[in-house]
Amino acid sequence: MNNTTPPAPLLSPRALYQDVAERLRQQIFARALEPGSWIDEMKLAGEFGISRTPLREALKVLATEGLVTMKVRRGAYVTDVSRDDVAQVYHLLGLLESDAAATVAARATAQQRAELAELHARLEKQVRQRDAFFAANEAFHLALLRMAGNRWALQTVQDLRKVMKLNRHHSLFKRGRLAESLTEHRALMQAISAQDAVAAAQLMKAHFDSGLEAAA
Amino acid sequence: MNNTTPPAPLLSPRALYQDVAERLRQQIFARALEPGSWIDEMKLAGEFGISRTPLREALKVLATEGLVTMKVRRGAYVTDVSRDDVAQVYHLLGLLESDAAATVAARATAQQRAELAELHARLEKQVRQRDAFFAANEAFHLALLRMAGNRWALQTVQDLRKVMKLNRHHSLFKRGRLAESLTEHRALMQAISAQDAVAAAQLMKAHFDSGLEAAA
DNA sequence: CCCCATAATTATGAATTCAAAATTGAACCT
DNA sequence: AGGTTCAATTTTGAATTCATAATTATGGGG
Repeated sequence: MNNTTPPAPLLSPRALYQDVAERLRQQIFARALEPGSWIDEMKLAGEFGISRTPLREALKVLATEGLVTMKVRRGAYVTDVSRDDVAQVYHLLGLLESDAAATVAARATAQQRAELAELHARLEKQVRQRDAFFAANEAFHLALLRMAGNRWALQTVQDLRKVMKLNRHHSLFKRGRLAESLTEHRALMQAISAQDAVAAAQLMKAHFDSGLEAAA
Repeated sequence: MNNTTPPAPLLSPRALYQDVAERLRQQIFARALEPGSWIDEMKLAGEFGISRTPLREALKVLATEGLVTMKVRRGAYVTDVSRDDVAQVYHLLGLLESDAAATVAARATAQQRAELAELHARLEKQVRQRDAFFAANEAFHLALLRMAGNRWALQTVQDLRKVMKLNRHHSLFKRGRLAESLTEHRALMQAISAQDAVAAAQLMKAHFDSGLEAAA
């Protein structure tokens, strides 16, 4: 359409500031904006073809999410996630997702278990392609969270996963970690199939612990 | 310049939009803005003595926190928290805070334990005054979270507690719940003093379960 | 040559202005 | 009376403008 983005469908489903926030997240995850670096409002507004107003609204949203840090009278900076932060976020995700795994193992319907199995199968198929695996992995984890039925937990996990993407040393980027991750997923799927809530929680926790170890 | 508020300390430590966000939260918690109701930007900007720009930034921050819901082309609404939401948030808080309690029981320094004891003592003193008790209770819980040393967990808990304040049927408002809560806190303090992580986690979890029961 | 003071430039924060969508209200018709 | 169309008003969303703080550049002293 054009070289940047299509002029945004005039029947805008979501607000401009949300679109801008999403574009900013993508740029941050893709490292087009580096952690620690200053965000040039005027330059970005120019690139996006918008005024500073909606851009600044988006920046404040990202600041609330923790992706960006606002400094008074000196603008916005991409948050630099420390090694410690990574460990803390892994711990939190392990806590939240293992709880969700227990709930799903205990209460999921047959149809939901089938959906999970389907998502897991997709994961198995995409061991070869890192990006596809990454996406399938995220889809699996978010589906599980959704099935657990706690929308606040889902929201929290989504926010934390965004922060994780800031981390350059993502565990799935490590050699051999991908296959290992798959093995852990298999065990988890078995526990869920067996409706063993305790095992499911334990395996999910272990999954994040070994993910952290790989990332560290 | 403005006829309503004092000209605001010129050595503003935090940005205006954050001040405005905080004032909005207070108004929401105090029910000056009712759940479900439309937020009149022009009226509020007038009351606050500011333009719509920082107000709209603040509203988008609150929307990200979940206190406010933005509807495209029809403005901002105070979020209506359902009974289900309350249960979900209590569950999450129980999960996060019991984990923190375990960590603190296991790893807190003598000085930190003393600080907790001090905060607990303040709680004991203020059984009579509901608002003071409420504040002391929050101070205790947040101190515990801070001691656990996970800043992402702390941030998450703070956000969730904000949402809880939207709930008109807060458990501490129930007759007898205040004394009951105190008893539970005492048991928790003992477990922490004894450095019994498992008991601390269990008691904290129970504390939230009975809080939810009182709220429901 | 470096350091400080000060002027010029740049960027932020916030108010104001403007365009377009949504709502309200009035007039009209059946 | 009730409903329908269309104009007037209100309100949102976003661009623009403006004031001031921060940064950079400049120009002397020491």
